[in-house]
Amino acid sequence: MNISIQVSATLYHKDPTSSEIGLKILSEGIQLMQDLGFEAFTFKKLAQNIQSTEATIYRYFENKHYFLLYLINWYWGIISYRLLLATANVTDARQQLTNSIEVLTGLPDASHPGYMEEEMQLKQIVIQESGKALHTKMVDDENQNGIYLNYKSIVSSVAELVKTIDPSFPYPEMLISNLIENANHQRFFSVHLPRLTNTSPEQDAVVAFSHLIIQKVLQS
Amino acid sequence: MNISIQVSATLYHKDPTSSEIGLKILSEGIQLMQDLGFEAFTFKKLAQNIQSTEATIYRYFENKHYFLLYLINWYWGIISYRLLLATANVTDARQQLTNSIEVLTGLPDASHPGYMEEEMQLKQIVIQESGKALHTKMVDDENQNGIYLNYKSIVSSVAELVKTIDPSFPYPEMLISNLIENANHQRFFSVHLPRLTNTSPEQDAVVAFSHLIIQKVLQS
DNA sequence: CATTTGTGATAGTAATACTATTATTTTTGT
DNA sequence: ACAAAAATAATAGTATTACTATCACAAATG
Repeated sequence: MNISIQVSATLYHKDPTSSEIGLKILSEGIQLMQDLGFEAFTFKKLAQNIQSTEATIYRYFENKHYFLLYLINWYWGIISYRLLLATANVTDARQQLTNSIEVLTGLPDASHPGYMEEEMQLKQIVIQESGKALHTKMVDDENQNGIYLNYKSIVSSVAELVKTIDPSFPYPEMLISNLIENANHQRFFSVHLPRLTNTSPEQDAVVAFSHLIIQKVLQS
Repeated sequence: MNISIQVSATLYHKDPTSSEIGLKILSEGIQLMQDLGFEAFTFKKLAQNIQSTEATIYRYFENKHYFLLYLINWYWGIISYRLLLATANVTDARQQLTNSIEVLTGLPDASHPGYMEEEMQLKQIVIQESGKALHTKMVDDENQNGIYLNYKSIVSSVAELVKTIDPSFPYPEMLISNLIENANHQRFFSVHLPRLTNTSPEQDAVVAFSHLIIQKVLQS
């Protein structure tokens, strides 16, 4: 039984989950994006990997930029779902926030509720490439097309928890978007520029840092 | 009287500050990078803008990726210098940290000491494009070549202040690199995705947020 | 004044990011 | 089971990009 994750339909021409070859584009595409990185990734190479042609892939995705946006959107869709599970049946707002921070800043783990196969790889792609997806001259158009709704609604709903806990705190959205972005940054630093951080792949400190900030900054 | 800002020599073939045309490459290049964004920026277009040829620009810079790295490095060189000025003759570590946070997360202003013409434009480029410079398959090589030394030494020296003020705080580097990155992110959000933040171009809250975090998190 | 060095002009190449065409296969509705 | 519609594979082609190479000329340098 599969849970379907919402990905904005403006991101594709033809739904890749609706066909065999579409699913192959996704699974091989994730792999190739990770292996090559966004700049070296091409539809031609992907087509060779799935024994198909460029033209076929272009029928699903407008270009590789949209393909990346699709993957990132998918990731945030998974996180949305996991947030839902992590806060359901929890009445205390503090506890809801704690659980949410765990989901947003922690590492994927097959044991947690709502885990999906692709989450690990997608997270790697988000860490490595999401800056390139966002920081484009097209952001404003894409935002208008609702492409960042998944992400914005995550920030918005967790910020609501912050407001409930401490209505006097003046920067709820900033706090949450910061913690989310920071988690990804620090994980990147930990691998490539370890002197910029105090976390490491062996001993993860990102979640602890995030909890600490929340705890110190919010009064309740 | 000009203060010379250090930019790592591994970033260029020929020092662009050593000739008329090199300086034109820099000044017009900054402008064009801002106008077009990294992906649409090409050496051909830049060559046309300065009435020269691609070949000439390639004699200064290996490619546009290195050109961007050069600009970012230049920016951090300016910030390094401003940090120096902002902490000189200040004896109290707390005050030094406060001043440093101001420099790192505040907006360029012609009135502050050490201000340079290019700072404003360079900061815009850092906000928009620095993710693309860093999140590359070449980070590790570039790091080995000392390309991030400016940035790393900034984080390191400000983190030292944190350690002086609160030796028990376990994440000094993470705290500082977070505040630096966050400032740029939030400024990007404020323009393009305002619902993710609580700052706006009209009413800047980034510095206040940063001070708040420092104040709440460090014990002294 | 001779030599090195930098520049401009021009040409050329491989790869990328697509678009277009057509024949063939697969799916679908009846 | 069969006709019609849709999806795919194969192939070709185009504009742009990111370079590299060559060479003649000008400027700076020692």
